Amino acid sequence: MRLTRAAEYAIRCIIYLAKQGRGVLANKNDIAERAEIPPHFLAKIGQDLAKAGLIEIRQGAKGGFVLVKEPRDITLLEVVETMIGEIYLNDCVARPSGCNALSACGVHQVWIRARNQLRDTLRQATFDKLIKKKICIPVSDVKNLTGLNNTRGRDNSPEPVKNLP
Amino acid sequence: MRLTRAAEYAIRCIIYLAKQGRGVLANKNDIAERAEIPPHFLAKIGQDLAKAGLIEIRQGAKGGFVLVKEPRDITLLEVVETMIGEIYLNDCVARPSGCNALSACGVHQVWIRARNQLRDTLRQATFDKLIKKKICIPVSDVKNLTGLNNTRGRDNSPEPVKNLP
DNA sequence: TTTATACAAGACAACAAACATCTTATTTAT
DNA sequence: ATAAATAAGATGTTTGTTGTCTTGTATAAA
Ligand code: SF4
Ligand code: SF4
Repeated sequence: MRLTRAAEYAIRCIIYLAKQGRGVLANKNDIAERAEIPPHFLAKIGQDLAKAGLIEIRQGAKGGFVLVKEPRDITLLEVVETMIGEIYLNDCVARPSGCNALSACGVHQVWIRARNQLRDTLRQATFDKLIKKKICIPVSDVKNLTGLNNTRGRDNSPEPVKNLP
Repeated sequence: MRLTRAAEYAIRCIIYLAKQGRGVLANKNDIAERAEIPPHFLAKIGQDLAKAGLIEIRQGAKGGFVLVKEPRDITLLEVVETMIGEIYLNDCVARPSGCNALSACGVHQVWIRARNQLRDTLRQATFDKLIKKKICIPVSDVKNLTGLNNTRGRDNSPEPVKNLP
């Protein structure tokens, strides 16, 4: 499992749409600008999200993206797996045939367990909950968006992870 | 986070050594053969494991790898993170400075939670427990190792994941 | 002391994936 | 008709994975 940029962008896109509410159309370039997503890349991501039934794409003048489902019916897991495929952590979880240990292998069992936990956690995070909290994607109020992830120059600074409680 | 081949190989290597017990020397090529690890690649992996203090490498004739710590003091997390670096799932968990949402972002909090759960699960898996169960890396008995992951020709067959209970 | 054995260290290369961008349609409101 | 907006997919750049290979060093045993 690896969260790609595309997946993070997709989440931001859905957040943006969820804030507006289901059925409300949003211009693609607006989304791209506010959520700091490369516009062309968003086009591709949007197609994936549409194929998965999360959004609907309106073509033509005054077109854009529309959220199809209610935010409370969309889970973080859904969005993430739409973009990066099903999470399985270890290869042998996805294809047990590779190793004949199957359920007998202790390590395998740990991966299964870790995978299920992770997916459950992401499944519990629905977008109605997510948009209630403050979020770094402003939808209409802030014009001067300061803090977005514009780590373009991909710095690999060590910067230790804080272990929040 | 992505479990690489190198990480899976490292786990198998430690499993092999753990089965023999701490302080018992094992020939590198034997490990490579039994655990189905490309020999030269194992050399590289071994160096990482040695740097992390998990094993000791004996050079020269009759050299090889020796487990330094007791199996019960080695966790799956330790081995995995030695090989792939600290697990953080999402970039912004590792570098909160990228996004000024910090603890305010609902999505961020989910990633933090998921990350902690995952790491805890892997930390609880110590190698004394792991080698008690049957495992697909035989150490001394089986000569005809049948079921190892020799998916060399990297098949991308769909083969759906079973949802074990 | 010489030799064969075994690992160290790091360069290098093939391949795949991520991360986009660009071009050429097609669709739709006006 | 025209302009606005997305679709579809070809293409390119960069990074990461998964090794292999070469040269050198340490050690045991003859
Ligand atoms: S040894 Fe266990 S964890 Fe590793 S590939 Fe085989 S079944 Fe999976
Ligand atoms: S929007 Fe939230 S989850 Fe996404 S990068 Fe910013 S802090 Fe992280």
